[in-house]
This record gives sequence, structure tokens and C-alpha cells, in this order.
Amino acid sequence: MKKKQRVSIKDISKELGISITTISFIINKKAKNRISDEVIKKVEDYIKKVGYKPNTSAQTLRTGKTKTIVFMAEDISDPFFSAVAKEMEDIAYKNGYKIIYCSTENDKERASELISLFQDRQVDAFIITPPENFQQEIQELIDQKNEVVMLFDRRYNTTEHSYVILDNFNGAKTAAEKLIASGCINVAYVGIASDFSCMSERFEGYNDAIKNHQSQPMSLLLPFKDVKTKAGRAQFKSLLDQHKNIDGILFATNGLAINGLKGLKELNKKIPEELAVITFDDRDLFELHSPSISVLSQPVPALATELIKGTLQLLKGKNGPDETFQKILPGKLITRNSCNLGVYD
Amino acid sequence: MKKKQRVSIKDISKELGISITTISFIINKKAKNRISDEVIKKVEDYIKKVGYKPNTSAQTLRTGKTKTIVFMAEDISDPFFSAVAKEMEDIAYKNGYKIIYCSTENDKERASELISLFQDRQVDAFIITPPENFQQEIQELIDQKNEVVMLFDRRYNTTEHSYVILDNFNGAKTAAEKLIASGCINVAYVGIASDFSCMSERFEGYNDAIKNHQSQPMSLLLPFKDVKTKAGRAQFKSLLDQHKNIDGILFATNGLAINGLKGLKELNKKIPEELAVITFDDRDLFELHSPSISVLSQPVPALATELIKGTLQLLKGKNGPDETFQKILPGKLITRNSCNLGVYD
DNA sequence: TTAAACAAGTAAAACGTTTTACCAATTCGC
DNA sequence: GCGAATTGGTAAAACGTTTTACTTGTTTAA
Repeated sequence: MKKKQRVSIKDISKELGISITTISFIINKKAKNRISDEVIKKVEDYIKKVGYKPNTSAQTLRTGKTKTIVFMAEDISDPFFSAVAKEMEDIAYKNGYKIIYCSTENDKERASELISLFQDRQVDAFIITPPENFQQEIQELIDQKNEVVMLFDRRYNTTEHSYVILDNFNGAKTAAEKLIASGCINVAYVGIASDFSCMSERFEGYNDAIKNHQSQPMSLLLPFKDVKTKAGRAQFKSLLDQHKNIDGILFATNGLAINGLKGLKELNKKIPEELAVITFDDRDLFELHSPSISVLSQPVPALATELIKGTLQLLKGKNGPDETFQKILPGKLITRNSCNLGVYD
Repeated sequence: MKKKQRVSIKDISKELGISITTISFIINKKAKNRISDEVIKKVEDYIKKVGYKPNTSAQTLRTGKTKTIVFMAEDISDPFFSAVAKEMEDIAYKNGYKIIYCSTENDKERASELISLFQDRQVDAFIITPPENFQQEIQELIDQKNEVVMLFDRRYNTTEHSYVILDNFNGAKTAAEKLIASGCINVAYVGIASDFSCMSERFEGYNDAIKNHQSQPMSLLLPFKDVKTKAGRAQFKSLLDQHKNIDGILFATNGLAINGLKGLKELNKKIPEELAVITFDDRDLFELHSPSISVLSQPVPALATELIKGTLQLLKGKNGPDETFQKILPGKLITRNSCNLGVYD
């Protein structure tokens, strides 16, 4: 019922008759070779007893560090990003950091606004999945050197920066090869037309897999805005209409796959008999789908762990402000029925 | 490349030869009847010109307000909660608040830890979906009156508090009545055994719908931990085994439905011919499923809007610290093929 | 004419830390 | 025995706000 009064260093100082400075040194583990063990113990015991917790805003005001990390995803309600977000939480909290999440909606303006909003709030680090055409802004952000900047899911080849991404090339290659091994003669690729590195790397992986196998690549690169729309579905259908010989499809994202599967349902295509399917990014719906959908799944816990650990490492800054952290993690092919043509049954 | 120096009130004061107090009054719109229009304009123009932004931690230190809201969901990676989270973001930012998200995992201990962690950080408000058996802790949190407390998705009947929830009773009733109207003779209910109000209200809605229709209710209440497990699926199958006459099922959550649908697939049950199905909470997978699944969908944008607006209203605190904000929103039945028995075709 | 009211503005304390610069007393090297 | 180094500790400034209590000069009411 009663608001219990927070205890400050000053209170401890008065109570114990020890100076504020000394107490601060002890709290911050800077007391070695300065303060006697006796006093250290006395203060530490008292702190434990009264449950002293430092006032974060006073620390921030003094040090300029907010102990805050921003995770700027494309869409925080997307299962992939929200799963990563959740995994990061714990580690961040245990290291005394809090995370703030937000969504760019793949919109440059919005992303810029958010960055400047959070810069005003003096966050310590940005973990960002940049929207399209955002390289210059990212470059500027890095150059300012006010915050740690870590990219996720996408990277830029022409800039030196920190990132954690999937091994998109080999993932796509593995998936396409699986379709070929399953008996597909003409494998098509459905991706997104964008400057995201993940998209071009996946496309290259597909191309590499099929180059000695079929006469020509067949692909559809949808604009980002059409990934989930009826218009996108129409384009997908017309791809199938133009190339009647397509008997296998690799979808580059789960969004594309969901829309594509809707299209295939509308066309009454039999999977996998008429068309085998593999997609990136696992989702629970793919296991339940009839037939169940094979996927190249991203190692969400590992990605999240690397992401937050890398960011924390850079925040510690032991190796200077120009240190970078770069990690490429392998995906995992999960074979289900959508590419099971019975070739080896 | 260069870190640009932040400008403080003191800088403005020096530059303009006006006292810090005056400038602070102008910034906080407390200058009316105190400061001449001429000076106000001069200061406002200068602020705009140099892009002054107040230092948040100094404000916090002085006022004790962090402008931070915590959204403590059961699982922030659950599509329902992450969709709500995303909707709230914008409104919060536009009102100068930031939101921190976290997950309780339906674990009392964890929830308590998180609450005390964020109390130490002096957040201004908690939006909480409480875990099981958490009423007393919530009561204490409210009684302390240090933060605004808003419950979401679940409420307690024996305590006066703020909440935003779905009209669970009528939602369940509508869904069950739909199954009956579609021609089902024996409708079963699959829910969660828990003290969550949403669960009991849904069960009551089901009971109310069938009371004049079938001789007895048939239900399975799974423990929370088994919702997504094989063990839960086994219990579900044994329900069907014990009551061979069941021809309609109402699932109380989408998690239950997904696991249930897996079970039905394993049993090779034909939906809707042998068993019609409706579930709470829409998900994109339900539209794509064969057959598509009918749902009682929650109005996510409306829920999120009420949630954040209510919280902001309480934070303004115009009506005293004991004001509460209570909102019950109706769900919407979306009819798809899983309950289409052709009765009216 | 004079006290009261008002208008326009300011000085300074306070919020709770961190950290620099300093002090006093003891020990050490020679 | 004397300066230098070490040990154990502290005073006080600074971070950038908000807000209380004041000042000074002018207008108003009676």
C-alpha cells in the first residue's frame, strides 16, 4: 500500500558514515587497491540488505550510456523477426540492457525517422534490418560512431560493417539441388526484386545449382509490395502459364510461399505430383499443410544469440570503435512431402 | 564523421541571453501569462533552428517519469501478441512514450522477476497478460500505485482494475451456435484448464449455446503445458475415441486448433464431413488449410488501440490515481469451409 | 497616496550518479 | 632521517533538466 522509498547512495553514505565516492567505487568494482576489504564488505553487505539498485537515469545522465539496444526489424509481427526478438530478450536483460523493438515496414522515411528518434533518446546500439535503398543512411550512421550498428538478415558488400546473416547462397543451392534430386526437370525460382543481399545471394545459389542441369533459369522477381497481394499472385500464375514445363519451385521467403500456395490452390495444382515445392523460413503452418511443405529453415536461436552477443561485445568495445562482428550461419533443409516425388521410395 | 554536439538549455540560455528557467517554461508550454510573446517567439524560433531535443535522462532524473511502458505478454513471438505489439508502437511513439516488450512464458517466477526488474528501472506503466495464479501479485502491484497497471486478454472478477479484453462469452456462444446451425448434433469444446478469465468465459459461452440443444456438454480442458505437445494431442484423440458421436469441435485457442488439426490429420478425419471445426484467433494458415478453417477472430487493431489509448489516458491521470479503464470488444465470426456442411447450399 | 495585484523574468536547489583531483597517514629506499 | 611512494579515503564538480521561491518594475483599486 505504501510506496517504499528508494535508497540512494547518499542514504547509504549517511547511514554508514562512509563517503559517496567510496561507495560508488565499491559498487562499480573499482575499489581494488583503493579501499580496505573491511569497508568493502561492510558496504556490500548493507547494499544487499537494503536492496539498493542504482538509479538508471542518473547513471545515464552522468555517463551518456542508456543501456538500451534498438531492434529495428522490417516487421516485428512477422514470425521470424518476433522469434528472434524473443530469443534476444533474456541475454540482453541478463547483461543489464533493455531492448526496444520497432518496425520499418520496409519504408526508408520511417526508418530514418525511427533512427533519429532513438538517437535523440541516446540509445547505445542499433540492430537493423535495413529497408531498400538504405545503404547511404546506414553508412552515415556507422560513420557518426555514436552508436554500435549491427545489421541483420541483410548486408552490404561495399561497406565494412557488422552483421549476422544466414548463408543464403548455400541454403538456396541446397534447396534447389534437393528439388533436382527429387526428380524435377525444370525448377523455377520465385523471389523479391530488391537490393537486399539475402535476395541476390539466394538467387545466385539457385542459379549455381541449376547451371549444369537445365537449359535456362526460370524466375519471377516480385516487387516487395506485391509479395502478399493478389497482384503478386497473378504474376505468379502467369509465370506458370508461360512455362508449362515447370515442375519444381523454390520460394525465397515464406511470404512468397504462402501467397504462391494460395495461387496453386486456385489453379488446382497437385503438389508434389505436378509441382514440387520448397521454401525458405519454416513456419508451423508448413508442417500442417497438405501436403506438408519442405523448407530451408533458418537457425533462429543461433542467429539471435550471435546477434545479441555480437552487439554486446561491440558495446564493451575492448578492441576499439572500429571493431566489426560478422557471422554467417548455415540453414537447415527440412524435407517434407511437398518435394517427395517418390523417386527413391 | 564528426559527432555533432547536442545543444542543451544552458547553451540556448547563453546564446540568447535568457535565463534557463524562462526557456524551460517555454519548452514546457508553461509560459502563458508569465513570459512575453516576443521572448517566447525568439526562443521557439531558435529551438527550431538548432533542433534542440531535451535530454531524456535529465528529465527522468528530475521528474521520476521514464516515459516507458512495458508490454508483458505471455509470449511476444506468438502472432496474436506480436500483432498487438506492433499496432501499439506507433501511438506510443507519437505520444512520446517508448514500449519495452517481454514474455512471461506463463511462468509466475519469471513474471515476478520481470516486474521487479522494470520497477527498478522506473517504468511508468505495465500492460500485462498475467500468467496463471498471479492475481495476488497483480493486486499488490496495483496497490503500490507506483505504476499504471493495465491487464490484457485476461481479467479478475474479484478485483477492481483496468483491462482490455475480447467479449469471450459471446464469441464462444456465436461460434458454437454456428456449428449447431451448420448441422452439428454433438458439439465438443476443447480448451485450457486454467484460471484465465478468457478460458472460463469461453467455456461458459459454449455451454450457454448448447444447453437447449444437446443432452450434455463434451469437453476437454488441457493443462497449459500440453497445448502444443504430443501428449495433448493424445488426450484430444482419446476424447474423440470416447465420444464417437462428436461431429463438431470448438477450439478455444489457435494453439489448441493447430495441435488438434494435426491429430485429426493423423486420424484421417474428414473435415467438415465427419467433423466440423471452428477455432478462436485467426491466423493466415487457417485460410490456406484444406479445408479452410472458420474462426472467431479477435479485432487486433481495435484491441491494441484501446490498450494503448487507455494506458496513456491513465498515465495522464486527469481523474485521479484510482481511475480505471475497462473495455470489452466483440469478436468476429469468419465463416470458411471447415464448418460448411452444405446444409444451406 | 498607498497598499495590493500583476507582469515578466530569474537564481538556485534538487534529482542520483561518476570521476577528477586532492588529502592524510603510513611505509619504503637509501 | 628524509623525500618518495603507497594506502585508504574524500570533496566537489558535472551531467541537463524542472520547479519553488524570489525580484523588480508597473498598474490598479480605494
